[in-house]
Amino acid sequence: MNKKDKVDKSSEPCSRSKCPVYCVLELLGDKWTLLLVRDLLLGKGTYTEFQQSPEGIPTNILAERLKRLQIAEIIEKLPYQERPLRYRYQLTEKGRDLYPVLSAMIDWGNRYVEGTISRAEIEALMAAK
Amino acid sequence: MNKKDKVDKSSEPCSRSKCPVYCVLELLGDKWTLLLVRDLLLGKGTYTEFQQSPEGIPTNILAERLKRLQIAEIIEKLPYQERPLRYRYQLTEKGRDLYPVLSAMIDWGNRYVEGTISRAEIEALMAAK
DNA sequence: CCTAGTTACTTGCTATTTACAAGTGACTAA
DNA sequence: TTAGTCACTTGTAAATAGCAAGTAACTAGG
Repeated sequence: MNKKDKVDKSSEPCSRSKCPVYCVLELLGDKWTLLLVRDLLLGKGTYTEFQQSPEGIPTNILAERLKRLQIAEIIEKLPYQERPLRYRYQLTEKGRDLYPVLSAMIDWGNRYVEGTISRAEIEALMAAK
Repeated sequence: MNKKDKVDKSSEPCSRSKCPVYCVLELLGDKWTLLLVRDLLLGKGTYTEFQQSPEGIPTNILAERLKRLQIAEIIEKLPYQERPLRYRYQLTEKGRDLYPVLSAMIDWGNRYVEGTISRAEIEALMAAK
């Protein structure tokens, strides 16, 4: 049996159960994806801006995650200038609707992980952009 | 420089930033960890029960995640019978406080991932146990 | 006492993914 | 013509995931 014929059920989204938690984790359950959503909510949008976030995402992973998020229609890539032509990524409505997930993480993190910067500070950053 | 002397900053929790989103993702940002929290919220608690969830977590990963969650004090292991002595895992307050994160994922999943089972059905399961 | 069954893991091995460094191609401004 | 920036891509080693099989502790039944 060659690779082409092989159908790996487990690589299809939501193949293992119809639980929304599982389906969301299949799509977003890793260390970097929701961090990009965070950056986008904070007003970042270019490849370089994502790269410069303090956590230091590896660039190959950044590129791959941006592709996945576009395919999932959580972000879209739009030109924002010509000469030179440049694009920026931005959240779709589907992407912006992830805010409650991030918000719940912020609350939990602030309560249980000592030293994390507060929701108030984060919201100030969001308002600033 | 041998292994013992090497201090890998990136393996220390929250080493890269003090953003609560990042710190939470370092702890829980993978495909399986929050799924275990879901099972615990649904009233499951033994190793076998976790194994039997429809997503089919590999047993070595299950054992490792249970250890990590205990170390993070998100769950605790308590005896629930003698002869034979058996333990069950349960959420601490810190663990139960993850519910809003899961809840936000359920809402997003129900809205954007077609075919996912509804919040109402999940809450019925939670009430049942 | 012996055997079979249950529970909760552990081990071995392969495959996939991650992380980091370095390189590339398109473009532009000097 | 050259140097610089931006947005990636590639190579490779290390870490992690996934799967199957094995093991240890116990116990109930014959």
